[in-house]
Formats: sequence, C-alpha cells, structure tokens
Amino acid sequence: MEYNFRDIESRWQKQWAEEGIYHVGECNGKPKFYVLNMFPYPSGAGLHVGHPLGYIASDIYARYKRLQGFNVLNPMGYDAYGLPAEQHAIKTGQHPEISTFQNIDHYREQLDKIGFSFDWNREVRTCTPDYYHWTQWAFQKMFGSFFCNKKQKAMPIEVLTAHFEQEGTGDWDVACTEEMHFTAEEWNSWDARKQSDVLMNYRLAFMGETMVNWCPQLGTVLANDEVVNGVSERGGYPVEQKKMRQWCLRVSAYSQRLLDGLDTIQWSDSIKETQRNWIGRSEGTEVQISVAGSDVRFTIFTTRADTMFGVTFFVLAPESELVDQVTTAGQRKEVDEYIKYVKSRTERERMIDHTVTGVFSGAYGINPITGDKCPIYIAEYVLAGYGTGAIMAVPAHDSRDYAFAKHFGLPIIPLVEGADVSEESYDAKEGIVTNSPVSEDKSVKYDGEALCLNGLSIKEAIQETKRFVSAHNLGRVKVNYRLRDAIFSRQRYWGEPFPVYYRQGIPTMIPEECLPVELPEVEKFLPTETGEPPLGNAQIWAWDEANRKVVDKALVDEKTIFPIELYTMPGFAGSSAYYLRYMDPKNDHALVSEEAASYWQNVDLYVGGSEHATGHLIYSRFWNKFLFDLGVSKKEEPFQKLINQGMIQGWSSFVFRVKGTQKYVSFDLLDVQYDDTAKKNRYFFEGMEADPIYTDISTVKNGNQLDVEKFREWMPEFKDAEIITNEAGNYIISQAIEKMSKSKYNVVNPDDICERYGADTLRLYEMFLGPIEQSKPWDTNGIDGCFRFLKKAWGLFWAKDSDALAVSDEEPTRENLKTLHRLIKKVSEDIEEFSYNTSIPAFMVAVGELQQQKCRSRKVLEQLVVLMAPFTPHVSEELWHALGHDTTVCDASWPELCEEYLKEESVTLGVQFNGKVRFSMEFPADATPEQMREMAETAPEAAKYLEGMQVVKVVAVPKRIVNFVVKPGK
RNA sequence: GCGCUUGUGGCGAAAUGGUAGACGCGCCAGACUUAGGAUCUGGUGUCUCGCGACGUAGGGGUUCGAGUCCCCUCAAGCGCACCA
Repeated sequence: MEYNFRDIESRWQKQWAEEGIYHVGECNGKPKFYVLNMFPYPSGAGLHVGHPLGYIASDIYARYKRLQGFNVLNPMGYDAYGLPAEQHAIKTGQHPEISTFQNIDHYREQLDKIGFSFDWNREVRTCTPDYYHWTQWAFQKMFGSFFCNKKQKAMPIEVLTAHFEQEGTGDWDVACTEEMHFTAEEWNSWDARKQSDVLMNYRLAFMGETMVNWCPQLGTVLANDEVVNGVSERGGYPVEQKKMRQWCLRVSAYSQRLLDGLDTIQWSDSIKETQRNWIGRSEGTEVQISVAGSDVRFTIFTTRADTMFGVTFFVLAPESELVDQVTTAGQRKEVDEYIKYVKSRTERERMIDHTVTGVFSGAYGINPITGDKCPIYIAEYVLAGYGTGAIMAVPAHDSRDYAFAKHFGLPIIPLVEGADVSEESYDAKEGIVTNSPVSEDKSVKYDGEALCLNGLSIKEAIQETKRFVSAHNLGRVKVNYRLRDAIFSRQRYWGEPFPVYYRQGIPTMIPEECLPVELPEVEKFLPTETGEPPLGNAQIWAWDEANRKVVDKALVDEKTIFPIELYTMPGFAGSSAYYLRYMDPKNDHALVSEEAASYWQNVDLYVGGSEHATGHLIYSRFWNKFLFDLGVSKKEEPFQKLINQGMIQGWSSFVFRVKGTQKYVSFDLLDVQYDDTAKKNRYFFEGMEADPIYTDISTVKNGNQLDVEKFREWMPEFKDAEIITNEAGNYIISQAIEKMSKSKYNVVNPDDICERYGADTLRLYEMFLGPIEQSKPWDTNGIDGCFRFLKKAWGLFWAKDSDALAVSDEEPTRENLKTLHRLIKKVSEDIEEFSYNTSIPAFMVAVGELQQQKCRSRKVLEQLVVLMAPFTPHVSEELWHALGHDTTVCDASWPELCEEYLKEESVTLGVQFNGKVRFSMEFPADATPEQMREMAETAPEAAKYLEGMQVVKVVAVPKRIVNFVVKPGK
C-alpha cells in the first residue's frame, strides 16, 4: 500500500480535534508533567520553518512523557499585544485587535497542520479582558506590596504604613528607591499626598521619576532590554535619556533571590551566566567622604577598598545631585558648560566614544584614611545609575582612572609591590600591598588605631579595610547590583490599560472587584495633539468612584469622578505569568485556583529562544517570585528546565542589476571589491557598478542558479529583464545566510513542506537538521532522506503491491529483538537528553535492519509504532489502528527496555601493540582481562608482533580493547 | 576589556578516554526502465597503482591509547560593557 500522507494526516488531525484527545485535566492518580513553549507573537508574516522547531521538540517530549504514564500539560497561546499590530493600526486605521485576531487564526491554521498535541481548550491570548484581568490584578498586588530585605520577601504595604505610624522608618531594612529617614511624628503629620509620594519609595510597583530610554520615533519609553546598541530593538530608532515620571517595578529588590535561584534550575550555563552578568552582584565598601571647607558629604562605592592609599582624586557623575552642592563659584561656568555638553550626547554616542572628558568642580574631598585633600572632578565615565554615582579614583590600579589622570596630569601612586605603572595601570587583584601608608604620619588614627595594609595580599587588604572602615564608622560593607528596576509604562495604545485613576493627582487603584478595566475605544491610535499618549483620545475614560464604573471623561469633577491613567503596560506584562494561567485558564475568580496551582506546580520543561535571556526570562522569574510570596505560585522558580532552540536561518539569494539599467548579471562575471569605509562588498560589471537585489528562494534552482522563467514571473519589474548569463549559459546567484524574514525573501513556509512531504516528514527533518540548541540555516535538500525513511518504515507493515497488512503473529527472532531493544535504548536516552538528531539515524538503521531480517512479527512492529509516535504521530496513529487497536496510540505504553536482548555472546575487539590496532579477533563477551590477555597473546596473528619483543605491560578492558605495550628485547 | 559557547569530509553532522567520520544530503558507478527531480544496489576523508602513511583549528601535556581530559595560542559566534 502506498504511503498517502495527505490522506492519513488530514484524517487523523480531524479526528484528534473532534475527540479532543489532547485535553487534560488535573488528574491526581498520575504524576504531572508540564511542557511549555514560549508563546508566539502572531505576526502578519505567519509561521516559517524556524518557529515549529521548538514546538516539535517539546511536542516529542510531551508525547514521550505521556507514553510513559505522565499526565502532560502542553498548552499554547498567543502573546497578542505588541508594536507591529499597533504600527499597522496607525497606518491603516484598522483596530489592532482585528489584525491580531486574523494573524492568530492564520497561525492556528498553520500549527494544526503539523500535528501538535496542544490542549487548545487552555489557549490564552494576552489581549483578552479575561486574561489581562490577572495582569492588572498582579500589578495592583505589587502596588500594594513592599519588600523586606531581611526576610527577603514581599509583604503587604499596610504592614509598612503601620510601622511608620508607630516608629517612623526606624532601622527596618526595606527595599527602596532612595534611603529615607523620618519619625512617626513626621509621618503622621503628612497629608495623603505626601504619604503617597513617600510610599512610592517602597512599593514594588511604583511611580518614579527616573532616567528612561525615550524613543521619539516610537513615542514611548523602552525597557533596558528593548534597547540594543543604543537604538530601539523594534525599528532601530535612536533612543535618548530623559527624566520622566513612569510606572516601575522594583525588580532590583529580588536581585539576590534571582541570583540564588539560578543554582536550583537546569538551564544552560551560558544563559545563567548572562543573567548573572545582568544582575551584576558586586560586593564592595561604601566610604563617606567629606568636602573640605563645607558640610557636604558624599558616599563612594568601591570594590577595591585596599587602594584607599592610592586615591588621588574623586569623580562625580554629571547627573549626580551632588554636582550643584560641590561646585565652587569659580568653576560654575565651566561645570555648567560641561553638563550641557554631556546632555547633548546621545546614549549611542556615549557608548561608542570613550574619549576622556571631565571638569574640575573646584572642591576637594578628604580621604578619611590618609587625611589627604583630593580634587573632585565631574566626568561622564562615572555613571549616575550605578553605586552612589561617585567614586574614589585610584589611577595606579584602574585603567579608566589611569586614562583620566594622565589626561588631566594628576598624580599616580602605585600600591602593589613590583607593579610598573609608567605605561598603564595595574588592574589585577593579585600581589602584595605596599605604600599603604608610605610613612606612619600619612594615616589618620581613629580611636588610636591607624590602617596599615603593607605586606598583606590584596584580598587580605580588602578585608582589613572593610573591618577598619566599619569599626570606625567611616562607611560600611555594601552589596551592589547592576540590575535596574523595570520601567513598566508605555505611551502606546495596544497594551494592558492600568487599573489606576488619579484621585486629586494621587495614583489610586480601581477596586479589585471592578477588574478588568477594559481597553477603551479610540478614534486615532496616535498621540494626541497635546502630546498625551494614545489613550488620551479615549472619550469613555474616567473613573466614577460612586458608581464604580468607567464613564465619559467629560464628567471628570475631581470629587467623585477622576481621570484614568493614560499609559499602558509593556510587552512583558502579559507574558510574565501566562504559564500559571494555562493551569486554570477559565477561572473568573483567581489567576489560578489553589488546586490547579498545587497540582501543576511549575513548568518542568520550557522551550524557547535564548534572545529572551535578559528580558522575559528575568521578568517572569521576578513575577513568579512575587506571586510565590503571595502564595499564589507554588514554586520559587517558574521554569525548572530550559532548552533554548537555535534559530533557523534562511538562505538569502541575490541577483545583480547594473545601476540604472535592466541588465542582470551572473555573479561569476562580476568583479568584487571590498569597500573598507562602507564595510561591504561592491560589485562591478565592465566597469559599471551593480547592486545586489534580493530574489525569492523559489526562483533558485540547482542550489545556486537562477530559474530565469520563474524570476520573470515573480515580479512584474523583472518581466523584461535582460539576463546576462555565464559561458555555460547559467545565471549564478550570490547567497548569504541571514535571519528568515519576509523582506529578505528567504522564508521557507512549513505549509509548503507539509503539502509536499507531509507533517511527519517535516517533524523528522526539523529534528534531524542538527542539535536542537544550535542555530543553522534551513536547507530543504536533505528532506528526501527523511521522506524515504518514512516510506520504508511504512513498507514494513504492508504486503508488496497490495493493500493487505503483512504482519504476522510469529514470534520475533532474537535478531529482531536485538534491533528493537537497541532502538528502545537509544531513543529513550536521546529523548531524555534532547538529542533528537541522533535518534532519527537510529530509526533509519533499525528499519533497515528489520527490513533485511524480513521481520513481520506483530510484537516487534507494534513497539516500533509506539517508539515512532512522538516523532511521527500521524503515521503511528494510522499503523496503530491498522494493527487492530481502537484506542489512540497516545495511550499506549512506552516500550520497556530489556537489556537481555542486547547482550553479546562474543565481541570483536582490536588488538593493539603500543597503541596501534594490528588485528581484530573474537572474544567471549564476558571474558575477564586475564582471559583476554591470554587469548590475544596466543593468537597466531600476535606472533609476528611479539617476535623478539619484551612485553612491558598489557591493558585489557572487557568489551573495549586489548593493548600490549612492548619494547625490543627479551 | 570581561564572560559564555563552538572549531571534525564537499555539506548537515555521529563518536560512555578504546578501529574517527554512524546516519542523511551531495557526488560517482551499476541495475531496472524506451530519459524521470522515481526506485534499488555498491562506492565515496586525504595522499599512494598498491602495501601503507597521514588525518578532528595550531602547539604542548596526562595516558598503553586523546576529537574527547589539562595548559597555551589562533579563529568564529553570542552576551555584557567606562558597573568603580
């Protein structure tokens, strides 16, 4: 019987959907397993072959786990809010929801063709009110919480206000934007507005005046991970630094927990390391510096407390508030000019250009250890956002300070024995400290004690200085994190609205029972003429406190009716807790019920791209930890194991058009020159320049030739093209590996593959391409091999030239069982290790062997069907039913491995002399090393190698090798 | 600059420290076919007529034995980057 994949696949896909065989519930009899893919953003371009890579890998794992008896949750949904839909809406005037839903339908259609075992009953879309209800709810909970540093836990804000009423700030160590100190009397004397402002310093979701990444072209602020190389990730527009009042999430409060959690999860080292870098923990010392002749004091942060004796100047960040306080009248003008210059520079300029700039403030700081007066500079190489925005400069042991000192002619004092600092600084943290102090009178005594570090190693010196500084109250030991709080508002339309109104200017939460606050209709999706965000265009957008509903904003009276927030939430809001919602997607009363959360716990296997390392994967860990503190989430970490599938790239193809003509020249006829200034190749034909132009992959034949007819048909503008071919009459194209994208015409569509080869072949081939975590270009050429394999496997079950099943009840031979169990072993191991690319060859070999063995045994073939089921569900289902089962193959059991069949009676091993294999011979599989040695030594082939030689040593490893170490002599 | 990852045929890639290149693509030859991008069989790392020798980016080391473990160098990719 012919392998008719079109019929098989469409028939089973329909039946699976009708019978709902992939729907799961909370089943306490079975152990749970939660498999999850990063849900896609449904773009207008549809799926390309890269998207399903991760879905197929996780689907194989999900099906495998199900066959092993687990109750597997494998859901899918859509990250439906996003910029492209909004940009499309601005262009066309069409509501973004319409295009988004159309795209979702298209995605679903494409996904359904590949035969995934998703439970579509649990689908979520981040843009539907029943979903973002819980995004808003979580935000309100964060607003209503603060973080206790000692307990390392979020707590209700009421606990903090009660404390303020009783004791003021006291010495409670609480995560905050800036440290504040006030008494209970002060707190109680403040009005609601002032109290609200102060609480913003502590809330986990708060409004803060912070430096933000402002993108004028997009008209919105962006999170740090949305800015790449100083330009916006979406669109590549310039980004400026701007001080703005924005909603923020106090992600930094969880820095330590985010760091510690990494040790408890199975993620790749590279992604854990990326997150560690992003969190950027650094242990150091804060030291108080007083300004000479003034009351002003400031704090510096250093990780090199051992270098206190080498300080020759101090530096403040230009944005620091201290700049104004410190600057002397004489230097005012120069400082102002410098600040103006710094402000004129964009983020991008600052990143690329590291030339030394700075200005003297006129003031001097006093080094508390040496008593020295050192000049205070202002320079942009010190960042306001890190540490205290002020540093002590030790040019001898910090390359940046060194460059600055050289530029401004400041002294350089080496502090490490043997360090030569005449050409460059000595930054290494190794060596013995000297010059600290140079002489006794160079260090200040506190309580009769002076710091002396001479003779200590640098590490010891750091510890000693920390002790000294803390003991004499000159500063304290401090841990800093690079991780910044996340800016949580966007000036866009297509996002979750904030459930917040402004009660006489005070941000106030809309009552929890009134959620969700639905995104209002607007006429235009652009900012208003007065520069308000798009929601400023919404008419029905005011909160009526008395009637507890959203009303016309014309009614705002600031007594009972107030304006609602115009900002919306960023993309990561909806994607931060969706894995919890899948557990209980239709719950109206809670994000997730207690029962569902307790049963499903967290995601066992999460599959998605590594590009989310510092975005989604940090935010959702933060979000989950917060929900864990609330008791909603049951696990500290949301994703136990993470697999990052590589990106599938496309082959872009180029033709070359001579400038200003319709001549298209074959690539091999061109002169290629590298343009050093433009950093790209330029192409010339008979002295005229030719431009590379993308051509569609469908116009390419034989790997690198242009199919001229298809090319002419592809676009009207090429219809009358003058094609200049090479001598052989072929037109050679040029190719490049690039990201798959519609605009590069290199997209390979999974639908086309399914149409031509079937979903099972597509699934096999995507896994066969290479290791799942590696990026690789898509190459359709190899797919025939997988298709042939399926036809071969199919052929095992059917009689030749007839529709009859050719399976018998005969007992399997030992050979059959050996092949089968070798396959069981290999495939089980491979799936556990996600090396699917090597199990497909194993299938190929096994099927080849069974074919050669003329195996017709039902017992063997039935198990083969089950083994293939995770990879090729359609074929397996068809064969499973053909073999007479009336249940789905998904409910079969994964075959048990029986090592007995793998045992060898004898084994052929290479016999080596001095490490080189000279001949092979048979050994009993259970031979001991002694027996092996004896057999090898007495073998006739061995004689010529042992002739006149002395045996120094023999190494015999059962099932591995026999090696004689010999040397001449007797 | 720091961190992570990767270097194996024409290509995608395999190899618990044990005969490197399984399997697939491509290519070559043959079979069946009255031309097809079908199917099947065999071959295919390099050098050599052959015996054989050499081969896993380069160099060193550990080992009876190294693609694999250790050290150094080089190259590529990704991430972070005046983070004090």
